[in-house]
Amino acid sequence: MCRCHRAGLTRETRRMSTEQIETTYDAHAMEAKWLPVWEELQPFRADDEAVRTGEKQKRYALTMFPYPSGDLHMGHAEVTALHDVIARYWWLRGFEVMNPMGWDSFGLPAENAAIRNDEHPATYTYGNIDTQAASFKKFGISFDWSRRLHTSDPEYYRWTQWLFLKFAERGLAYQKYSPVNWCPNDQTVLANEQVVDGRCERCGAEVTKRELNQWYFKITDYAQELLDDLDGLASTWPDRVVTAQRNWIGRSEGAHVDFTLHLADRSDRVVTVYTTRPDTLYGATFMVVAADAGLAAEIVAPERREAFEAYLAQTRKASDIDRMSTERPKTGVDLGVTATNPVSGEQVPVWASDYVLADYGTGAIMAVPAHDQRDLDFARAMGLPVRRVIDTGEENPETSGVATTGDGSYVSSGVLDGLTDKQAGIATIVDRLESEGTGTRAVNFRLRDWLLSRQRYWGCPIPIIHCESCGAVPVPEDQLPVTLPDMRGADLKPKGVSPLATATDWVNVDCPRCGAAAKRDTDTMDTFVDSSWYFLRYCSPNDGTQVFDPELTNAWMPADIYVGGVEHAVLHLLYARFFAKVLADMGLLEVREPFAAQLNQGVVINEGKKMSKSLGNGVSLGEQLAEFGVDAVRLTLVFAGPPEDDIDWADMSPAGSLRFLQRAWRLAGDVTSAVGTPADQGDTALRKVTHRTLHEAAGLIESHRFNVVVARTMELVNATRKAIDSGCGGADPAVREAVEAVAILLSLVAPYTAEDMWERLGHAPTVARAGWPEVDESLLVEDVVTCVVQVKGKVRGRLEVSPDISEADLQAAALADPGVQRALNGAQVRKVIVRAPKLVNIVPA
RNA sequence: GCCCCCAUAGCCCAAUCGGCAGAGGCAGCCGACUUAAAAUCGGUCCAGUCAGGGUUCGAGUCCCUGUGGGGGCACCA
Repeated sequence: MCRCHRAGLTRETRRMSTEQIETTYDAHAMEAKWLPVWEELQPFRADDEAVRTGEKQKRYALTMFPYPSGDLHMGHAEVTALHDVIARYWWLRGFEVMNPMGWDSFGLPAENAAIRNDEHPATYTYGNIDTQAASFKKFGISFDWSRRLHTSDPEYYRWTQWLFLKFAERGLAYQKYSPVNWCPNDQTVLANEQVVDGRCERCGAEVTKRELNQWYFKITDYAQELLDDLDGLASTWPDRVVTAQRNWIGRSEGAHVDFTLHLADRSDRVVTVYTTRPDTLYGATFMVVAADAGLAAEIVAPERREAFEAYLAQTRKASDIDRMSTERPKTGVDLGVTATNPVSGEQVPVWASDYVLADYGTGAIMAVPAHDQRDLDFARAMGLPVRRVIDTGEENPETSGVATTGDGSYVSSGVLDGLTDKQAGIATIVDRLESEGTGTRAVNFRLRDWLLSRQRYWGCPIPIIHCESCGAVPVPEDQLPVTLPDMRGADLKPKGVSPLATATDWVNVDCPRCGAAAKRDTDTMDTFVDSSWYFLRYCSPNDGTQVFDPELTNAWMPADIYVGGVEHAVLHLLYARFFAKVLADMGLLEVREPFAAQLNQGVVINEGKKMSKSLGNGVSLGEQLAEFGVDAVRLTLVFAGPPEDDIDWADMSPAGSLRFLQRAWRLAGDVTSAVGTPADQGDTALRKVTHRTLHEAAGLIESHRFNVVVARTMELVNATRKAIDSGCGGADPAVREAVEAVAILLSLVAPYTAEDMWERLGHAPTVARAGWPEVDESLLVEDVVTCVVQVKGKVRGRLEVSPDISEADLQAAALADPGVQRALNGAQVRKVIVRAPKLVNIVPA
């Protein structure tokens, strides 16, 4: 089918006279007509003053800013179309709305493109940004473009660096020399979060380990608060995001228990283990320390050292993908030392294994093989003893090979014997440990500190200078930003060190403290640092003197809605929450939670599958826009279903959306009453539909059921059409009222069509700022309602009654209904349930 | 393995509190307009809510079990 035909751009249209054009819907002509008008009017520029002074109530509509990879695609279209419904609704409701847009413009793809094309990463980055910005404008999203920012601009990353230094001052940024995830393909370290199933999240290569000196943010200091504050978000954030964050933080309660190790040189050393089951302490038949934790190498007996070193070397070689296989048999090595169990006094052997993680808990565990499957597997592999201390009535784990973790009665457990309750068991044993000074209650988190160093060029330089005598010295604030040296093409090829290390003129500087020759830190920051505070910068994007203007930021924050992909459920959202809390502690921010509510859109798929180049099933946004126009595509995305559901484009009908828009648009041409005609004397039936629709739409938008708003608008269009053709006629003022309501409702989703209707109705632009029509409450009440009369739950009659009928009257009327009498067939009435005015249910004896 | 979410017509989806299962759209079918077709307009068919059990006067909605699908965590002691 001819594309221009579908979008209403027929050959006939082009030949028509001006007069005729006005009766033909032409999506592309409307886009060309209205875009420059909006550019001129700037109707969505947020007024800081009105909000700062409290003159107007604010709403902050935030959508996750994109990475500039090529042009916009269906996913961008969906998220912004949904988001725009909310932002435009708030404007109509009279709020001062801030709806900013920017770009998360540091990152690896630009660097890879620069190497490929022998150019500067900025070329790719800013070229794509310009393309996307133009597309967003054409897509009619109500962004306030005066707040546009890019994280790769020195004016922005200057403040990213400043924040890093403030975090360091507070002890929240620190260096650690430790094994890190290393992607051999991208030649860079990866955060734990970027490792998925042992592979690099980006390129899929198997991740290995490397020892590097890295910067970390101490997010673990905020683990408890990050967890606790989720409770307050549970009602306005999607369940799965809250759950994912809880899982990620991974709080567990247990105890620290001290075991005394007896080393080969006859010295003793206390090692603390973390356990969630201190009540099983009597069943601890050996100890295991993480092979790579340092402790193992320190305590290993001389005659076991060779075997240990061999094992450690083998462990280090194994990639995470091997380590994470659950089927993998347990391996380990006896360290040749013993430890004393603090409650039983028993001597138990100490082993090293890779199944104990160095960076969780204390890196050492007490092994209770009878009641922990991992320990049992290890014990059976190594021939270590198994002792049951809780009798659950199941087969003894020693013979079954299945550890029991349920409740039962304690056996062989000293003071615990006879108890059957796990909580009581834990309390009893911990009390004893605490009184004897050999243990304490303890809480542990799965959450690790945030590794932020990256050995890449296209990122925010870490503002630190390494001096031999002074150590890591912060770059003085007045020397910020530390800008990136000019590097391009082959300069950026991965060499195992950061590309910045090869920029000698840039690297070699004098130490700001002692003046001696020193070197800049050559790593750049994880781009999640850039995106952890951009929503704060939007509030005063051009302030050259401070990270943000606290007064303005506190006036706008928190974001009242944050719309974006669920793929950021953990990382970005957790980091941004962390930043907000630190900034609050710094006294710069009043709120401790940055995003009051959240909406996660689904993804756009095609024919049941994710769109991808390899599958060849991609749907081009550009082609869809050319074929159906902006409004029809936006309407399709919003109408498809609940915002959080995935959209299968193959199930959608943009042609149907276009047809509806044309129907709605044509209504405007049938209104013959003058602009400003009051609707009071208009047709009541139509007015009721209009007012009920507006009333309902408001609630539906607030609960994010945008697809239903569209359906209600369709009903209103249908009712108006009927009124014009076979009812009160186009001259009735109720018709004008209805069509104006349609234009206003449509402006949320189909701004071009709505604007054109608004003009045809005799108004000046823009409909987007026309205001939400006042709903006449008296038109919401029905004068007659249909009451259903049931007998034993089955409908046996209907009554037309007044909405304020009394229960007694309704019951009488219901019992008198002939259909009901027939159904009762003379039976005695046992009970009558009356729900005036809608339902009566009669229960016969 | 543990935790969370979902399942309504051929398809996409509605159904504030437990109260007539159907608002809207797509597709289909019939009709009007047309020489004809497209477009447009009007009309219309279609499920008893994944399965089984429970609570209730009454269950798509609440509870339990199972099936199917989606997601999170996973050698985290």
